[in-house]
Amino acid sequence: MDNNQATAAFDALSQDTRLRVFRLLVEYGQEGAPAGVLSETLGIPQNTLSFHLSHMNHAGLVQSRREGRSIIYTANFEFFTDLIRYMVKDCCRMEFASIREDTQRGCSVIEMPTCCPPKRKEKP
Amino acid sequence: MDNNQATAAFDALSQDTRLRVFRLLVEYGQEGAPAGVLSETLGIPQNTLSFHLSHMNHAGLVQSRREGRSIIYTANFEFFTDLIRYMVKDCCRMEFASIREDTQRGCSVIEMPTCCPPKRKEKP
DNA sequence: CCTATATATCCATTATTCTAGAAATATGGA
DNA sequence: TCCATATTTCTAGAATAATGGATATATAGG
Repeated sequence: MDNNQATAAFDALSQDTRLRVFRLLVEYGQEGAPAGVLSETLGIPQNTLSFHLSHMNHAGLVQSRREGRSIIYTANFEFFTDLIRYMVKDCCRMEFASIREDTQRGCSVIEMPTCCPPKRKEKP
Repeated sequence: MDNNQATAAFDALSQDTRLRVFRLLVEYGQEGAPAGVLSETLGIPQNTLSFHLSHMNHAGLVQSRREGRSIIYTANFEFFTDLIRYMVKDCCRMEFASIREDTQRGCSVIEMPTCCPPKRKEKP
């Protein structure tokens, strides 16, 4: 994940309609949902939604496949978690969010202190 | 963190200049840096940068304080990690990113499988 | 081949965002 | 008080994004 991919990803999530679409797709999981269902569920004209879906698809946030007459959209979870990794690694500090790879368990582990963040050093 | 705060946060990170500003502020940590230093470091006119800083400040991503004639900007790490929490909790699925609070150690722990995500159920 | 359905593309309009020059505001020091 | 410095606010033009009606494309079924 480089800076350009990241800005594109943030852009894809930076608009109310698109965030709603993504969150809805998350509910549908890997099965995904056809464009028409999303359009109907969210009450957004199909061509407007198509515009946003193509925007999100281009950014990498969603994927699509044809099934008969329908185009099924799915959230790209791998991309989304890569974005989270990028945020921790490249947009934060160890004191506030650290990441390590647990190869045993095959997962990334992020830790974020919940309270008492390190205080700024006081002037003497 | 609600959806509106989230879209505002994503919006604040969705533009090249602003992402660069944020990442630069991350380097300066809690001390922060004056607007002029950011402007000079990034080679962006000070009024243009001021526009972006105010945008980011309004979204909650950065904070500012006056010190003499300078306005010192700092990354809002608490807000940023809240955004990450929101992404895991409200924009993802357990299979791909899970979060739990480790009260003993006073931190949130996020786990994200790195490989072999659960396959979509096959049609029989 | 014809029709209905599902979705994308084209297009024009409107709305929003970005940019930077010019002016205004706030502070510190002589 | 006057001046220099640091930054914001005002302003307008340019660029980009969002919206939805009309049309085009792809597919399934008769």
